[in-house]
Amino acid sequence: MDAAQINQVRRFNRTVTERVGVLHDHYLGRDRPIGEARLLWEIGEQGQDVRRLRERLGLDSGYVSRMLRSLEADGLVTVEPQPRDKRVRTVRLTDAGRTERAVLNGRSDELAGSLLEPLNTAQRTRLVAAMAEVDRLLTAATVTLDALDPDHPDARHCLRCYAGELQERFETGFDPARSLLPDAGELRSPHGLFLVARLHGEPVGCAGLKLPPGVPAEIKRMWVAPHVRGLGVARRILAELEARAAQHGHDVVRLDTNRALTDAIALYHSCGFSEVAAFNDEPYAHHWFEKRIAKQA
Amino acid sequence: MDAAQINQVRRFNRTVTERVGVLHDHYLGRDRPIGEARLLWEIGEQGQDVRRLRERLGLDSGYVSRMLRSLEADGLVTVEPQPRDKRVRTVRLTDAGRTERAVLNGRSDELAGSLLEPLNTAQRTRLVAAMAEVDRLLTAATVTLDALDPDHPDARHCLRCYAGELQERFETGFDPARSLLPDAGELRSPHGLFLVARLHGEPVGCAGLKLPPGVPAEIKRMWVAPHVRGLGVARRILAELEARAAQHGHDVVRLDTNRALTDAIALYHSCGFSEVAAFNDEPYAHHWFEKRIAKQA
DNA sequence: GCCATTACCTGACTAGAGTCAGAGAATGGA
DNA sequence: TCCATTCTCTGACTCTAGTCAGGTAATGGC
Repeated sequence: MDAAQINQVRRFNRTVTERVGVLHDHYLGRDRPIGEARLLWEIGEQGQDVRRLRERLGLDSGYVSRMLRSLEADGLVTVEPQPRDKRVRTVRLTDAGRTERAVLNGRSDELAGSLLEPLNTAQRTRLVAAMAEVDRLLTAATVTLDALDPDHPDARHCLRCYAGELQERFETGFDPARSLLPDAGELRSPHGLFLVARLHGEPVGCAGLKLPPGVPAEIKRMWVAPHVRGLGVARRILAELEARAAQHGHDVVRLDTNRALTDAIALYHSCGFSEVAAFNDEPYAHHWFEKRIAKQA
Repeated sequence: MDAAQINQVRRFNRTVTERVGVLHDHYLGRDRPIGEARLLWEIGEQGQDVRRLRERLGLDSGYVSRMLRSLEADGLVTVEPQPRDKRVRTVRLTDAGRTERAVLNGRSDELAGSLLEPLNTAQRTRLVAAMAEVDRLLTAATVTLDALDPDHPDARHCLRCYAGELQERFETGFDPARSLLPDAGELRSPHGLFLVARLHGEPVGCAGLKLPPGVPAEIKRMWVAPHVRGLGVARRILAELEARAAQHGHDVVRLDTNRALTDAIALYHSCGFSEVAAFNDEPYAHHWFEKRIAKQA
């Protein structure tokens, strides 16, 4: 990696942790420990399961429990067992909790204002644009890619979203029964694999890869959640699938797609795929692509 | 202030404190409290006075003292009284301290690397550029501007640098005795004022303003430290001086400058000053500028 | 119905970060 | 020379943040 780049990142880290980090804690934690403030924020308007909070904040279960007791004692939250599974408990904000949360939001605004305040208009615009870029790219960098079983809850979530979106976008709607969708077995070792992209632990994208011996690998059911589009997640998924296909001894990957998915088609072109004649009779496909890759095994 | 801007800044703060802040502490503090790590970093290669460390890090004197004892016990630093003023003590890194500091640096590199690692080349370039911009502008926003007495140590420091730089840049060198430099009294209330720009408590720029009744206000001895040029400090100083001149009932500010100071001349042009005929016989001046401002008092 | 597992809670800790009130030495100005 | 001030240090605190080792109730597969 480029030393000058590393250096710039380090300077950025120092400036930002000093300026933002310190202020952040100061503003937020004025009359409440930051731990609790973060918790209050993370609970959100509709409430959250305790396990989810723990996961999101990466904290010890005992620790979260204790903080919840404290918030409860202050009358800011209520904690109740879920009706379906009484082991799991759900935290909800009370009215007082909502008020407190609004106060924290106000502080957060103050802080943001204090960063912009000394700058002139042109500088503000540039700072905000640069922050948006950093935000976007750092978020992109936290997306993780894992091969999961297609029956894993996160995988199923993605597949449901995938089908839902096709139903909406295809001119003719989408009926899974009519499509050449692979069954789960085909996307599971040794016949293939299923990749799930996650951001902060939540599934935000997926793609399946069929690895039939002797013929090209095939990408199926690729999907990226609308709110993370533009972060390069699809590109990363493609690159990862190509690498895995190569590891399994394939030197060509191919895929089919529907003409309604214009953004996907543009992506395939820009990632080095070329359009080829139909290699299957998928009723929902209008375009077929393939890409030659460097075989590895 | 624009709500959309505030919002973007808040998102940035959240992403960055989570991603950078947390990691930062984790990496750095692996076998040493972050307080001490920061201290070790701030001491630097040539050593520092204790009071300076305290100032820079904004910490309680007792707290710093205790940390220094701990670093001393580990053989990483030595603390000795200054020869000139034995109340002040100077901290210096030992060889072991230097080694430890290098380790911390290495960690910092690792962290920077880990932020870039998941991204592709184009994304890395963009992230680094955006970080540089944020860094630059946040730094610019922390520069403070205060009116000080021209005899204040920070003011004197700036004036020494100012004279030194002119000596270097003017074709003919610079001899203060030959110049029409105002004496300190002229840059002190009620005859004028002296502005010092500081970054993290260190003086990084200055300018004097003469406020003679009935005639235009005059800007003298404007200087910005080389390492903060490009942050818009000079522009901020000018704006502040104009505002103060207006408050004192002036509607014109003027200044003279030497042809060697091309960057300054460009600045005056871009800030709305226009070149006028010589209004004094300053031997070192080649250009004279003035700007009409909105009178306020 | 049994038993491993899961989700949460409690109690007992540790360590880091920071504050506050003095004490003592050195300095500088009247 | 005296006295207020400056600079640093020490001791005695407080408060968060976080860890670890059980313990209890609910759940789900056999």
